[in-house]
Amino acid sequence: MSLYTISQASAEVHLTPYTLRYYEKEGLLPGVKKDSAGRRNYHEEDIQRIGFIKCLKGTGMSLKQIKEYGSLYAQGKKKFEERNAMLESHREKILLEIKTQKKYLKMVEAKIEMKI
Amino acid sequence: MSLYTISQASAEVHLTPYTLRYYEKEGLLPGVKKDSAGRRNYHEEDIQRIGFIKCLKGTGMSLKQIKEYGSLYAQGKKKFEERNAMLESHREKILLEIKTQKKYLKMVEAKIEMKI
DNA sequence: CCTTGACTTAGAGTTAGCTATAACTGTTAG
DNA sequence: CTAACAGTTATAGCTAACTCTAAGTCAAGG
Repeated sequence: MSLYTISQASAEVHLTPYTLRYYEKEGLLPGVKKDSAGRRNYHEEDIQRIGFIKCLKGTGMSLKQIKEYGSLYAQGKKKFEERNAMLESHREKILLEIKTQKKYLKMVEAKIEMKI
Repeated sequence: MSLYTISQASAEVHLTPYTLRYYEKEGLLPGVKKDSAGRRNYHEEDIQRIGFIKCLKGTGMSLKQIKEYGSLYAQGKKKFEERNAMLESHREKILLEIKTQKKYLKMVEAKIEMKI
């Protein structure tokens, strides 16, 4: 069961130790274990979770919403519907965003093509 | 030659009057004309320009860089190369971003499909 | 034993990008 | 004429998401 120190986890997920502590303080990473000296030990599942946080954040979800999602997740299957609805609506948001990005891409390309 | 008051321009481009003034103060919208009473008159070309600013901003360019781009634009064809290089590299950034968004989309969809 | 270095905490500081307030001015409808 | 309205400026305040500092702890190497 591989464990990571904060700096190893940091390297793994490409977030600074500052950010990892911040996420934890904000309640996005509940249940990170600590050793006898009080130092964080990130487990494989913490790393996975951070990966999904990055995915949600990278697609424009706020930390506040991500925290909400995590809290629904923690409440197990009784909150499954609510949690899934959140993901479904986020999915729509991503699709829309990709569409917008493509539109903007065309605008930039048109400007490049103008050559003036 | 249609003119827009700040609130008309605001409605047209979906940005608040606060934001329009802010952009101007930050140097993103040089040369906005004013009437005899000192009120802004947005011309069609200002509206166009705001449209492109929204495109650049919407694809992750900072206001600072957008300002830089505008300043190169203002210097005419002698800065054409530099300006176009900026757009080309921004184009790459957008392409990468779309790719990332698609990857994240798959992650979210996988999570939805898991149904747990 | 002592230093080094990676960690801990609480809390302050930073940045980007707005967003709002206060005090004021010019235009227009009644 | 005057009240309401839409605009003006300068400046302050706000939020999100970090990012850093200070002061301290602990384990390991020389």
